[in-house]
Amino acid sequence: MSKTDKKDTKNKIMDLAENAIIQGGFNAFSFRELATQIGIKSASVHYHFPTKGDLTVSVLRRYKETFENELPCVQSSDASVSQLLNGFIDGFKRKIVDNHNMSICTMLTTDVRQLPDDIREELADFYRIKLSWLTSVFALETEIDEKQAQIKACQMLASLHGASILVQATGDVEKYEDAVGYLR
Amino acid sequence: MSKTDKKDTKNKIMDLAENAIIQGGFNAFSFRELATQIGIKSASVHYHFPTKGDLTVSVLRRYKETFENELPCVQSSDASVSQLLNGFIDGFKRKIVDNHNMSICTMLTTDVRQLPDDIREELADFYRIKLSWLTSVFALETEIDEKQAQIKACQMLASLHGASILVQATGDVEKYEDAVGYLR
DNA sequence: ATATATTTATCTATCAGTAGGTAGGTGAAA
DNA sequence: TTTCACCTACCTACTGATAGATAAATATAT
Repeated sequence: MSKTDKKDTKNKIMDLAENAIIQGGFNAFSFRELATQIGIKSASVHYHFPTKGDLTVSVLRRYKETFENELPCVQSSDASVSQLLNGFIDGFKRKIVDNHNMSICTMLTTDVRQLPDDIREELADFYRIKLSWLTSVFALETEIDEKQAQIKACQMLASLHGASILVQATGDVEKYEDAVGYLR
Repeated sequence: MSKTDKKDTKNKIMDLAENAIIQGGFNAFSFRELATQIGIKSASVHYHFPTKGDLTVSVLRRYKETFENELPCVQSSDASVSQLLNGFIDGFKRKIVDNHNMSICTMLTTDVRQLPDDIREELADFYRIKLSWLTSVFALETEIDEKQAQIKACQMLASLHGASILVQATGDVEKYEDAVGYLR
């Protein structure tokens, strides 16, 4: 098989794993399941990703990179603060409401106690990235100091994650806007 | 064995299951584990709770009842709105920050796709209870209409759940107050 | 250009461990 | 004598992981 095939299989595995994590967390997929869905054997999945932890770390890293790349640069962007924030809120909404899914971060966070250390670090780092981006956006407002910007970032990120839980638990998608509307 | 023993065992099983759910969700405990911790065999756990779903429903129901009983009655209470709300925020904080745990609701919500229907209903009902209590508290404020009270309830419940996720993922307990402080 | 060596991506087969669940038995208490 | 609370013993299904074989692709040496 050629190198492109390898990349295909590897990415397919990661795609399926990511989807499974989003739907049920770390325990929601097995190497056998992923293998069957692709049409290979579970041992071949282990060839690409030695352990389940390795696979999850790769998925998380890939997701994080895509996420970071899609995030507008606060300094160079000419968008207003409210445009930047609304973009963030809408991006989250797409996953939760439109795709009826949860954030990969939320899902892994509730599994955090059973996760290998490297996943935990990767996860904590992801939250750091989100918080620092939001903080830098809030800091654009002239009358706000650094600490206040940090607090607003925490507040907003919590509201978004909490809103997704409300939607998922009640099945009522309108609760998303009810919960986060005040931020707009 | 006497009837009190039965109740003891049954409650012990539920205590352990509840604790396990809080720490890792529906997949974080097994009948074998619970049995070993108590000092009986897994088959005996099945005697008290035929299936894992039954056990989880019982745990959730018991928790919900305790929760409801501890919740001050909005009509008969002479506490102010802010006292009632701060009590709610502090109750949540005790679990998240002091006990370093997650809410049983948050944990089961991320497992919602793999849960039997009866647990899902029980869970949705729990959120309904919380939201309607919060709504009735916000409704005490004279200048607020019903719909606005509902929205504020959603907003607050989301903030609390989201704050717990932030704390759990980053390990930084200060993020709790950062995220929910604005509600006080 | 041919022969040889190595790497890649997969396979089969298997492991030890754990899961939820069940059938049927036992001793003690009501 | 029936009910209760437990037991032993087992089942089927699945988990993550490993060992070793294999065919094809690729790289290297002659």
